[in-house]
Amino acid sequence: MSRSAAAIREMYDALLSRFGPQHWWPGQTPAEIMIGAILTQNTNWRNVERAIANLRARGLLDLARLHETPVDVLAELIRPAGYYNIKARRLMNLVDHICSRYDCDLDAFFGKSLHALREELLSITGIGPETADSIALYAAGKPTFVVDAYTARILRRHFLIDETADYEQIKELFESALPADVPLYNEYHALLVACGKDYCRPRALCENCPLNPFDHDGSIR
DNA sequence: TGCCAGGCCGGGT
DNA sequence: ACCCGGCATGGC
Repeated sequence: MSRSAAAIREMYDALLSRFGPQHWWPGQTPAEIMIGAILTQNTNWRNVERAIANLRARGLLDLARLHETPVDVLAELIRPAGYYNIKARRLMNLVDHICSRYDCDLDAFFGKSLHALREELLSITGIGPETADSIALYAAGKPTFVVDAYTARILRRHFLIDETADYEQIKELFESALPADVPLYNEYHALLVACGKDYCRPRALCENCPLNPFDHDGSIR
């Protein structure tokens, strides 16, 4: 048993005690969650909420409706989320995939193994590992751990991974330390984001980090 | 006022 | 197999 695996389990309890349940993902339907997962790429969630509100007001939190929308119209609607041209294209890539191959039926799209779904998502241009895992976990309800920039930074600063650890290695650390449980993966990722927003920014940190005694040295990495 | 935000792609080496 | 510039708005 690695020291990191034990720390991963202890850290969950520490985060839950400090921050409480996060009730993620902040979106009501699988379609809305998928859309949010693309819109939030390297973007503040507050800006994403504006974009989603625009889509909701037009009834476009719906794959079939979205599929009929011109990509330049979509781009204007999601403008507040930033990178709006490229994100409009990425959204349409996903919607085109689901509507052309699964008749816009999300249950049909999700009705396969986690591995198969993950690979299929990754084959779509604009969906990388974090977005694929967010969709698989929060929209499809499959047990895959989501790794984001906060997760990597928090683990680095607590010496639980080395500098060069990549996405798959970090994901594997969590999944080998924890049971494959959807509510647990859901809550853990959300707690890491909550902690990261408050304490583990790129250069403002980390004095009141609640993860002591996991022994970070306050250095900026 | 810069710095930052729940990444990912494509071209160059 | 890496490395890096580009993508863009809005809040603090």
